[in-house]
Amino acid sequence: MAILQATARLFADRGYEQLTMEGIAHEAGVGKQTIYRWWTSKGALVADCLLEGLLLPEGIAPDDTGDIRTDLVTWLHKIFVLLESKGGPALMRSLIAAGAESDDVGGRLGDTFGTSSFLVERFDKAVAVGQLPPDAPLQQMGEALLGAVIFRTLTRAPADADVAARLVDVALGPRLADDGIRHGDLSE
Amino acid sequence: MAILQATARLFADRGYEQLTMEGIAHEAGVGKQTIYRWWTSKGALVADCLLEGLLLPEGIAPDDTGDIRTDLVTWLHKIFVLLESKGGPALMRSLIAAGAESDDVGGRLGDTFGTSSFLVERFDKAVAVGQLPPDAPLQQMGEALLGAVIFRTLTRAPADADVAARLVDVALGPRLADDGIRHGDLSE
DNA sequence: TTTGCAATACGCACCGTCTCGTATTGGTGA
DNA sequence: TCACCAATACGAGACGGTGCGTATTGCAAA
Repeated sequence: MAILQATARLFADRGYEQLTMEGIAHEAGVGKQTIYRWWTSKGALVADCLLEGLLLPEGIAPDDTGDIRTDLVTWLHKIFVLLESKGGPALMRSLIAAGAESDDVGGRLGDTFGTSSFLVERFDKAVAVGQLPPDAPLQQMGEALLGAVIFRTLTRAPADADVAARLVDVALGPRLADDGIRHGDLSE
Repeated sequence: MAILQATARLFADRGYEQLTMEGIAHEAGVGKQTIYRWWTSKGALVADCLLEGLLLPEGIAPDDTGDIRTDLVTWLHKIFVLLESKGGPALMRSLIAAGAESDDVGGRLGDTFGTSSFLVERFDKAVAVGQLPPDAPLQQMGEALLGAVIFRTLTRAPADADVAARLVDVALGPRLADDGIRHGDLSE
C-alpha cells in the first residue's frame, strides 16, 4: 500500500511529530479522505507501518553464535552504534513518542518487542542449550535490556561498549550456567 | 512562579499533549507573551516544572528498611499501583512523550532519574552496609529497573507483584551478598 | 508621563469533515 | 460481444476549528 510506504518514508526522515496527514496524502499521491477511510488516526497508521516492518532497520535481532553473553553484548553495542548514528536518536525518540501518545502504536510496540520478541527468542535458545536455567525470568530480562535502551535514549545519555557489557551483566545476572558468574571488571 | 504552578496543574489533569500555551496563560492569569519571555517552548516549561518537583508525586523514593530486596520490591509494587490508578498511565506517558520530544525535558529526566537518582542512592546505602558488592554496576541496575517500568508503560503491559519481584531479581542478580542468590519461584 | 503586562488580533499550519468531479468496476440487455 | 449504466472509490481541495508564535493595544501602577 502506497500510503504505508509514504508514511514510513516521512517517518524516517522527519519523525513522528513532524508527520502530518496532509503530508502523507501528498507524498502518497492520495486524498486525505482515502487515508481516513482506512485508518482512524496517525497513530493507527504508524502502528500498521510498524506491523509491516517498515519502520525498523533490518537485522535488529541478535545473532546466535552459541554464546548468549557475547551475542547480547554485540547486539547491544550494535544498537548503541545505531543510536549514535545520524537519524538514530530521532527515529528512536519518534517511536517512543508515538508509543506514548497512541494506544495503537504502544500495543504494536509490545507485540514487536514484548512477550515474543527476538530478544526472548534468543533467550529461549540459550535455555535450550543449557546456558540459562529453565526458570529464568526471560520476559523481565528482555524488558530490562530494552527498557535500559529506551531510558538512555530518553535521557540523552551517551552509551559505549562498557555500558553495554554492564547492562548485559545485569540482565543475565547469576543465570549464565556454563562459564561462571562474574565477567570483566565492573568497578566504576 | 504562578506560570509553573499553572503548568503543573494542567499537566496533571490534562497531560502533555493537551497542554496549550494559551491554556497555561489563561490558567496563570498571564499573557502569552510573558510565558515566551521566560521559556522558549512548552518543553522547556515542563522541564522546569520537573526540576521544581511539581510534576511527580511525593514519596517516589524507595524506603530503607535495611533490606534492599524487600525495599525494591515494595517500591516497584508501589510504582505499579500508581501506574494502574486513575491518571497514572496518562501522567507517565505524558512524561515519556515530553522527554522524547524535548531535549530539555529529556535531559531533566536524566537528572531526576539518572546518575544520582533516588534509586542509585538507595543502592549506595546497600553497598555501604555490605548488601551489594562495591563494584556492582549500580547505574545500570537503576536503568534496568526504571527502563522496564517505562517499557511496560509504553507497551501497555499490565503489571503485578510477581512482575515486580522478577524485575528486582533481574536487577539485583547475584549481587545480594547477605542472604543467598535465588529468591522465590521464578518459573513461568 | 512612562513602563510593564494582560489581552487580544494576526497569519500560519494542520486537523478532520465535506463536497465535487472523475475514473473504475461489474451487471444488464440487445 | 458489446454498448450502456449504476454504484462505488478516489484525488483534489475547500472549509471551519484550534493552537502556534508574533505583533499590537490599552490599562494601571509607579
